[in-house]
Amino acid sequence: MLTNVSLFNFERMIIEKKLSRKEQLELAATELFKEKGYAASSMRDLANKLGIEAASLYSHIKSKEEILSNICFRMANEFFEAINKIEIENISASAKLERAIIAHTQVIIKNVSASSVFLHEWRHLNQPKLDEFIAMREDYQNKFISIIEEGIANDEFISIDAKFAVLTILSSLNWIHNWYDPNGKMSPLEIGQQLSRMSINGLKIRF
Amino acid sequence: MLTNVSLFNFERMIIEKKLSRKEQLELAATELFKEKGYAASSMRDLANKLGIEAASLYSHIKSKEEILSNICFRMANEFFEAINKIEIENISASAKLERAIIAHTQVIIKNVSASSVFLHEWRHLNQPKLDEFIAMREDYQNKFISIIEEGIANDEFISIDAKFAVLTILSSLNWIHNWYDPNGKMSPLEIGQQLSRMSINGLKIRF
DNA sequence: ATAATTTGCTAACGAACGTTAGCTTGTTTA
DNA sequence: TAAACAAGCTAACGTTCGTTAGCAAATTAT
Repeated sequence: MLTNVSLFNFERMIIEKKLSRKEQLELAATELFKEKGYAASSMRDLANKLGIEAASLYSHIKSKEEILSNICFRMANEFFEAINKIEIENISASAKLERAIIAHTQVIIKNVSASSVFLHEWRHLNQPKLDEFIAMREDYQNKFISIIEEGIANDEFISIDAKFAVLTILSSLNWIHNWYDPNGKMSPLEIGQQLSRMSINGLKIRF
Repeated sequence: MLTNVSLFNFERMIIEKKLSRKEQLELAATELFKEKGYAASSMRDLANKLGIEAASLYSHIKSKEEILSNICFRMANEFFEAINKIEIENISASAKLERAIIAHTQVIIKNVSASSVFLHEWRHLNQPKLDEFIAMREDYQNKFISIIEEGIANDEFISIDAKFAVLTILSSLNWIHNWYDPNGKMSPLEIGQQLSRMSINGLKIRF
């Protein structure tokens, strides 16, 4: 049913011609899952976005959950790569936290839809992927916790429960995908800088 | 199928005996929607939680969406009541923001499951409820924006995009439901105080 | 030129979905 | 005591769901 396929989708498909069909499929799925949520998105919705029949999707994928799983773990790896570069640098806790916040922000902004799916839809993964995902998430948070604990030990930061502080900071960062507008006033770097400024000021000891 | 009903549910039903059957139904739905998400929760799941048949639910409700709608708008009203008390007080912007943050925090902590549904599942509302909900949400945010703009005009706060600041602060608050543990170290009031301290320090001018 | 791969189709499956109709039973109200 | 209501049941409806089987055409690789 070609008439149901929007011009926008055609344009995108042409622009991103280098993408394999499977990649195009996962891109369309990412946008669909972001808009409607995973559970409310049907394979027929997805097929319609691509201008094909639902059954044809299965030439490219094994199951609906496989798509979700690919999106979630690809994003998880992106976040890890970003923080791994920072962890090894020999700088103050404040500087490390600033860079980590900016890096996290950049990953979200570069992948707005995929981040949204990553953040909200992971719970629809089945076992054992679900536990694997949760463990990665915990690892990632622990890297932030270590930075803040270092800052508290250094007297750079106020005495605070580090886990509480991390959850609070990450939750502000993880809201970006809901309001970020590529045509808005703030550039991705400015957003990261403002957020790290607010977060770190919130932690720093006041004289 | 009584064997499928957990002891926990029976206990809860006994403790909250004063609740009408419809209220019990909405309570069970709130927990279910929080755990699995609205779209992934079936009426048969819900019926099973109450130990009755799915068709029996319709003696109490008109539709699945009606349950969601009730949860969302009841919570919206709770948030409004909390902030309306603060708006009219004649205190500094910092003090107003502190009280607003603490009030918001209290509402979430007193209704952890309902807050979770309110924050994540509202998008499954149909029109015209959906637009009505979005408008209320915008109104609520605008009350926070006004407080911060007042603080910027007063030189209490740094010069910052007020909407950006509000979205950042609210997103940290709106994450509480994911980690709050009634048996944890921090009391509801302490959580509110810590969060307002972090948020307001992040906004205040540093000398 | 031929074989293999990619990409799609139609038809259909069994299961699960939200919901309705019509009925029974126990409790409360007039 | 009779009427009204609350709360549940069984049976079933039409629809949508994710997915499979088997086949056809086009493209790519050998």
